[in-house]
Amino acid sequence: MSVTLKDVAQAARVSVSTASRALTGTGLTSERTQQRLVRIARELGYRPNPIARGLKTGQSRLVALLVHNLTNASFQVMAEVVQARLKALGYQMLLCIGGDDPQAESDTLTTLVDHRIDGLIVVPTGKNGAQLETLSKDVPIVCLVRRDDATDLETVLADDPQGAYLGTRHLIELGHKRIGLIVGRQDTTSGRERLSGYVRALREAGIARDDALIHAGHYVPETGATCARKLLDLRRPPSAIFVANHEATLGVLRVTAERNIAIPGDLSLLCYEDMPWFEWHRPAISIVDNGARDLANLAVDRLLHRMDAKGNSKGNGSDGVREYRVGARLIQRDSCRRIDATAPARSAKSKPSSSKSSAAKSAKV
Amino acid sequence: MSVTLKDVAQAARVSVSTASRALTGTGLTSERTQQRLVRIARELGYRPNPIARGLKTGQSRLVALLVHNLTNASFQVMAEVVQARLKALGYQMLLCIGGDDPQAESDTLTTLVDHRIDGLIVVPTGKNGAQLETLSKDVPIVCLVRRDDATDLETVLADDPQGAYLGTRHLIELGHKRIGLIVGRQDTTSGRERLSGYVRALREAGIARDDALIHAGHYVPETGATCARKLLDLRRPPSAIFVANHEATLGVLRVTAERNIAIPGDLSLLCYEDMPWFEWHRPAISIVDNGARDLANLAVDRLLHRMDAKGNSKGNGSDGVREYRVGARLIQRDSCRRIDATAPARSAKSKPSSSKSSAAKSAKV
DNA sequence: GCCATTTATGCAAACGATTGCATAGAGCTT
DNA sequence: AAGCTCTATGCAATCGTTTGCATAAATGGC
Repeated sequence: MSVTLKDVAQAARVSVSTASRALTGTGLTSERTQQRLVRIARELGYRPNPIARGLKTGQSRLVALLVHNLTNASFQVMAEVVQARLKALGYQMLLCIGGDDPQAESDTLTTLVDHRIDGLIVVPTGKNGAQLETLSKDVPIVCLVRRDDATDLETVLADDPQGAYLGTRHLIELGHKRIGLIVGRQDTTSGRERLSGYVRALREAGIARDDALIHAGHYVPETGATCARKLLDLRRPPSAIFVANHEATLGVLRVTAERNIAIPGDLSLLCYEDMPWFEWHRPAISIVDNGARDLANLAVDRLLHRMDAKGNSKGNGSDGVREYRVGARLIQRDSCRRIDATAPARSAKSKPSSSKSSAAKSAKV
Repeated sequence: MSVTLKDVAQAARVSVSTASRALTGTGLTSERTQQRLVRIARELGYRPNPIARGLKTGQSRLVALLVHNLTNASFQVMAEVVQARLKALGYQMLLCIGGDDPQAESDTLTTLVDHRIDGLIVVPTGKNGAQLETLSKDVPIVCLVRRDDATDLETVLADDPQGAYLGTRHLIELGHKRIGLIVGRQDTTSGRERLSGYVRALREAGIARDDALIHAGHYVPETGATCARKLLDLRRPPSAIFVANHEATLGVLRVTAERNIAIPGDLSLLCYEDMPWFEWHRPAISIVDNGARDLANLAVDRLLHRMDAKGNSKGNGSDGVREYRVGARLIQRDSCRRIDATAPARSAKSKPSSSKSSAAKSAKV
């Protein structure tokens, strides 16, 4: 069907091996035949067959990205970044969707390795550590966004403690003392880490932690709605809510709309992770950007490094670092407002906050 | 490294060919050796090498999906659907992102064919018709969402004329007579078709078309905002706006928020295509669902059909149909309201509408 | 100008599967 | 029991590359 190396060799009246060497650039070929072959190959429209090549070399020029879904905005940009980077290097991306399901993840991993992928970037479910560990002997693997504690695979993570800290501190600096937190389940790393950042910021500002203000749940809109209701129903509701996940934000927004709570007038809202419509929303929603682009780029860097190392068989490409943290940053839009320490908003009974009046200190930062 | 067919054959003390036949099920093998080999293969953890198999059979068990981006919600669900369907059939999906760029599309197509993909579902840019046409001789191709007029490839399309008609009629039935339309560029099929559905619904209801109410532009938020402003600045602004694209909806919502226009109190809003947050938004946004799921499923069906036909070499799998239309449907939520024909909303000078008073007729439908 | 060295080429064996063809038995018929 | 068919197996070629090894050609040193 298509033109093969043999055809090119015949046309040039050389052997297939010479043709191969000339076109791949490897090995010894005279300048002249080299150029002649390149020309002839071009004229004939020769395109190497990656399958045949792969059979011999054990490589496929395929790199897989395994994420949980595509509805998550972070995964979308990661997929786009990874695809773009890989494509520029002549790799094709195999995008797989695992749905955060260990069984699906396991199956997919098997298939991918069958296909002799050259590398893998995976957002692990955390339940297939052993398998990942085994596979990593055959193919370079980098974990993304989540760590699989059962492995010591190289992992690129968002700096969730810092992100949550940054966001919380921002709210504190705006004068908020009662800050509601809607966070992920505490059996996930990100859930725990975001809580810890929040707690640290409070502690630094000398604000006592109030567990009534902290709610955890799955990263879905329903959680956001439920937790928001609980927070707003408090005898002394928070003046700001930090939603540590973008899906949950949907639920929070619905509740505030239902109850006619003005943002940021009655309530400041800060959100973790960006969504494309956040800046179009009125008010535009301030966020802590988890740096999805940077995460993806770094993961690709690390993967390429390992793939390279493997190719040259200089070790496994580990540079001794197991965990990379990508910094989060605050993007201020219009959903958080400075509040006057003396006039708490919407609180039924406005007895003085229990915090140690660190408002002045933090406000001037 | 991994266990090959040869290993299995040796362990079972048969030839490689027997092993192959037993495991693939093809050809003649005695019941006993067949089962024995299956057992041994399982024990040894044998997994066929798709690359080696592909070299011989010319197949790869890879099917590519080429879309413009992943930020578009429709493409997201399509990608998820295609992935899920293919996976169940033992195929891996190669997801490629072309960015609606002809050059990128062309490059990607070449690479994909090099990789001997077994099938391709593509949202064409419309600029690489010749290439697609050529490729379709080697590999089954189905176009999705957009038609490439330079080809006669089988194409699965949304029924945009019907969808736009449905949406417009819904608004008319609610009593609206001045319905603004924000639609895609008129040099795209979808832009033209959505306009035509709108026009037909008006005509049927005996409402005169008013070009001041019709605005076209790119499918981006900015367009939505600009067009919304133009519409709302009219001397007699529309009582409803039909936004024929979800990206543009962002812009419209921003403008209505800025101007403090209540939805659906002051203005009814109907949108084309769904986004995950539409139902969480307050008011929940009514939409015309373009049927992304159905589109993707049908595209997969057709592709499989063609792949099957090719495998059995019974023609090219064309069933004579070149174009499939997937019906749109209306999903009513809370952003459209019935208006009283006698009291036009927010219009400065409320002279009677120019329509031939078909309100009664359409309202009772 | 001859031998040693380098450089360029070709031959043929891989890679791991599939598959047409040949053949060795098993089972039947007569 | 001979002849026949039919089934189960093995042999070997093949898919399109890459690559180790052998060899031919070219170069250089003396």
